[in-house]
This record gives sequence, C-alpha cells and structure tokens, in this order.
Amino acid sequence: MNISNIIASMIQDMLESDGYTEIQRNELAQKVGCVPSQINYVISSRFTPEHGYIVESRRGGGGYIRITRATYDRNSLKMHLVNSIGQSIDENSARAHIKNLYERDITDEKTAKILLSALTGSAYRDIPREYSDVLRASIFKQMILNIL
Amino acid sequence: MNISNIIASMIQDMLESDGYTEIQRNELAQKVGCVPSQINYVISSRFTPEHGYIVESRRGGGGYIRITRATYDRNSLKMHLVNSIGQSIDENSARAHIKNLYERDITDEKTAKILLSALTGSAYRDIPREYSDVLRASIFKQMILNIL
DNA sequence: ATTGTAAAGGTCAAAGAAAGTCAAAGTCAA
DNA sequence: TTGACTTTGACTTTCTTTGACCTTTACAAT
Repeated sequence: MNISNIIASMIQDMLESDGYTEIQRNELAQKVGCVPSQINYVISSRFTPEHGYIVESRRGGGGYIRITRATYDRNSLKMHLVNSIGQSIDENSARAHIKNLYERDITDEKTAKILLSALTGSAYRDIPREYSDVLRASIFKQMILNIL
Repeated sequence: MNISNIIASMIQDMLESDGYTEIQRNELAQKVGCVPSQINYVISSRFTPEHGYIVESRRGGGGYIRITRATYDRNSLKMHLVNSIGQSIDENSARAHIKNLYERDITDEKTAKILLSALTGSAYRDIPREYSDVLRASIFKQMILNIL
C-alpha cells in the first residue's frame, strides 16, 4: 500500500461520522511521515468535486483544510452529473463519478458495476484518446438518462 | 515447459482459492526470471475475456495488476456468448444478441436496456468504424462477464 | 495605522516507481 | 521452411514522492 492511499483512508475515516473534517496539513503530514505537499496531492487526486467533496482552506496562523462531502438530492445530482461530464471525459473522472454515485446511494452496487464495465477498461485504451473520451462521455450520459 | 506456461500456472495457482489476485509485475518477473513485459504477454494471451478473466491495473508507485476470474455459474453460456462476439461487432448484431438474451430470459428488461444504451446509439457512429466496432465488442464482453 | 515575523497552507517541477507498448529476434512443430 | 507462438529490451505513459520556493494570515511591536 502506498502512502497516498493510507492518507486517503485516514481522511475517509475522519469524514465517516458526519461528512465533515478539518485537518492541519503539517500535523497530518507529520503523523503519517510524509512531506506536507503530499497531503495536497492526495486531496487533489482523491477528494475532488467529481468524487463528491468540497475542499476549502485557509493559510496563516490557525490555518486548516476543510473537507466536506457534498450532499445533493438525486435529481440535481443527476443533472449536475450530466452537465459536468461534458463532451469528453477520461477514465479516472468517470470512475470518480461512479464511485460517488454509489457512495451516495444513487445507484446500487450492481448498477455501479455495470457502469464501470461499460466505461472503463482496456477497451477504451486501444483507440485514440480523441475518440475514446468523447465516446465515453456520450455513453455515460446516455446511461445516466436511461437507467438512473 | 516454456516460461509463459510456468507464469500462467503460477497465476492460476494464485487465483485458485477465491478467483482473485493482485500481482506486482516486476516482482513476479523477478521471481520467475523473465523480463517484465513477458507478464503482459502471458496475460494478454491467456487471461483474456475470451478465457473468462477480467484484468485491471494501475501504474506508478504501489501499482498492481489485478486478475479476476469471472464466475461461471450460468454454466458456459457466458463464455459461449463472449466468444461468439469476437473481436468486432456492429450495432445490429449487438442489438440482436441483446434481444436474444432478453427473449431467452437470461436478462431482465432493465439490464437489456442498460446494455442497449451502452452499446448502441449515435455515440458510436461519430467515430471511425474501425474503432467503433472493436470497442463495442470489448465493452460488450466486459459487461457480460461483469454482470450476467 | 504600519510593519515585521512566524505560522500556516499552495504550487510546481524533478525524480522515482510501476506498468504498458511495440517490434525485432528466437524457437519449434507441422 | 514457414507460420504461430515466445522471448527480449528499448522506449512510453501514468501515478507517486520529494523538496525548493511562494502566498496568505494572525499577531505583536512599533
């Protein structure tokens, strides 16, 4: 297990109870034994809006990084999702969205699996990026509208 | 016995207990005394969807290759279907397969709908045929292994 | 009010760690 | 003796780790 994953799951734990946490970047880095900027890396790769999180922060004395799990109702989430997919989407973003849908109980496990198998995997990697990401976006949107 | 077969049977062994394993490419190559890319060769020649396996991977620090044996429960129907799809499939043939699955009660209506939205539609028509049919085939196979 | 300073957090690019690709060369059985 | 399957290695892409340098904020001392 790499350090980034460990940090990510620590943050998950903190969010567990009420979907909200404030961390001290340096302190957390200390505790886990990494350089502070790695905390930023973890946040920007795993706690993005696509993953369903809102991140705010403040510098200076008494600074913090605040992470909140965003809450939306089904419909606005769906619309929001279709919108944010846009004309083109890469595999990791799609994964993030699907994970998010599942974690918020918008889809059951089976549906999430189906989405994953339709939108990720080596299949897409075998064709040029310019086509694959566009196609992934259309299929994703079509599926959302058809089945959610 | 050639090295590829040895590697393949090592992987088989790892899959033995629960049909799931994660390997470190470099580590395995080391252990067996081959060049790392040979692991890819073994996987792409013996652990394909046609063989009933799902393969996922991740690069970078803490990377892995994950191999899962698709469950065979619905006898060999799945495998038969996967194999009959082949390397490339056009929209109409896909429709026919899905219709068939539905009529034979192998899938419910919802699943059939999902398959349709993932495999048909204008999205595919906007990219060159040489890519679209191949991609449709891979996605179809992946979905079958994952959800049926 | 102004300014200086320490205490946060932010950015970015380089280096490192895996895995992926591809084509050339080797092997072997029909 | 040719054609399919293997083996090898150089090169590529993706993800992670690290560190040097930057910006913002609170607070205390003018």
